Amino acid sequence: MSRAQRLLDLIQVLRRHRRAVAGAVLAEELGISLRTLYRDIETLKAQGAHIDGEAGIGYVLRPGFMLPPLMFSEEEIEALVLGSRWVSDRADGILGKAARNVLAKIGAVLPDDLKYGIDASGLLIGPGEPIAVGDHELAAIRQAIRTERKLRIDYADEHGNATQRTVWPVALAFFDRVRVIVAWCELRDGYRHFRCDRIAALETSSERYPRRRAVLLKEWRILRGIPEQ
Amino acid sequence: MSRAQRLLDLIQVLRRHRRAVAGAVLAEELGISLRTLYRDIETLKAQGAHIDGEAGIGYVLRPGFMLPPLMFSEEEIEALVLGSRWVSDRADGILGKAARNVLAKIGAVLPDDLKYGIDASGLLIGPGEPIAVGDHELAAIRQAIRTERKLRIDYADEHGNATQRTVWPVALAFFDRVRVIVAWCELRDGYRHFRCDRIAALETSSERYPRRRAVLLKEWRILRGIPEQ
DNA sequence: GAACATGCTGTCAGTTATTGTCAGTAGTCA
DNA sequence: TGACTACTGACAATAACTGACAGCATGTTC
Repeated sequence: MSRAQRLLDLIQVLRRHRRAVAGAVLAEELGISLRTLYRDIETLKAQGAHIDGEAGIGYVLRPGFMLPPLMFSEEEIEALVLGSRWVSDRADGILGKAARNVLAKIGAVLPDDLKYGIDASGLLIGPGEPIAVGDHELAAIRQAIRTERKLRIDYADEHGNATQRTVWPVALAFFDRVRVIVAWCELRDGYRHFRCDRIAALETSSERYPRRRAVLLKEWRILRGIPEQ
Repeated sequence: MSRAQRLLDLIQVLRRHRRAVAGAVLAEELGISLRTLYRDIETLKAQGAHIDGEAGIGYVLRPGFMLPPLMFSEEEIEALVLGSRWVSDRADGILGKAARNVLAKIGAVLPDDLKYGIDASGLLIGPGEPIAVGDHELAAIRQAIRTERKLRIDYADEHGNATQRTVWPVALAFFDRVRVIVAWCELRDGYRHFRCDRIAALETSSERYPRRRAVLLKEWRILRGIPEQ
């Protein structure tokens, strides 16, 4: 196996272990010596991987993705830049910042003439209507979706009737002017949609919901007849 | 220098030469033997680089970008996926296909559990209003912007007055419901905006416009007070 | 504090991968 | 045809990688 491949494998092995892992364990799994493992970790860190090593504890990989060398066509990079700009402009501040980080990371590794090409990309996002809900809420909702946590919300429906519900957030849909949470509603015992701008209060529960999100998402898609994107 | 670094350098050297380059020239520039160059080209091709080699001619790199190994955080990947989905849904068909290619390429190199994570990403793009202009026009406009070609358009302004103009397309702005070309108008001798849905006919000229697009874009930004994205 | 677990670094010899040289085949252009 | 070029195989020289060992620093546990 090539060294490059082994480095990617190492990332994956690290990902599998949620908690800290001793270098000796990693070396064992990869079939290499401890000394070589240390050298590999060093190389990965130099390549930008977020690996934290602490004496007496082991190694932890901060959640993320390591991409091997990839080739993109001009059109694909245009799509990537345009998409990131849209997110930068229209999503919540935290996700927008992440989108700008993506552009910066890609820009940082491109030769100067191409870096300039990203800045001067001919595709722009026109200003849109302001988002009706604050940054903090959207970030909390995304976090709850990712970690499969229950949400407690104070919600007002289109007629102004206020209810308090516990829901299992499955997805966050971005429309031109509104954001909508797709969730299983414990109150109604079914899938419901909640416009973010009608949520009066929101609290993330520490309790995980009892089914896998991917399964719920698929179920909802079939119920609503929504194809995969 | 590591081999991995040299492979990226090779891509960059290939980029610099617009026309076909002989392998011997590339080997010389990189300070390696011809035989090693052939081996490097082979490796790059195996990694997905679009390098065409023809006996008697030399090597040509199809326009594109080679990214070295990169680390993205969870949030950055979410932003990337969401942005690509937006482009996939809202831009013209060709760019949309490129966006789906981006997702497929990234998905292809991720371990299975993460590939599933991309499909099941909790951020969705809600359906929007249909685009008021055909795929073909948008693709042609993007092409003209990229190659700095003049466009001849039949345009109707908001009052219905029809004019025929030659313009220098600088950028394409995506609003929620319309697409707008930013261009220097030869008829008006100034920057003008043209809604794509009001263009009755469009023809790409073979003539390049006489100034650099990046300069025009900057000039327009300053005139209109639009910050860099 | 003591015992232990772990990260981290240096050295060196053996192993593996990479490289250059040489020789040869075949396609393209004028 | 001749000049130029891509491409492949074989092999020896060279460079990089690896494992084993020794040692130190830092953190955890009792």
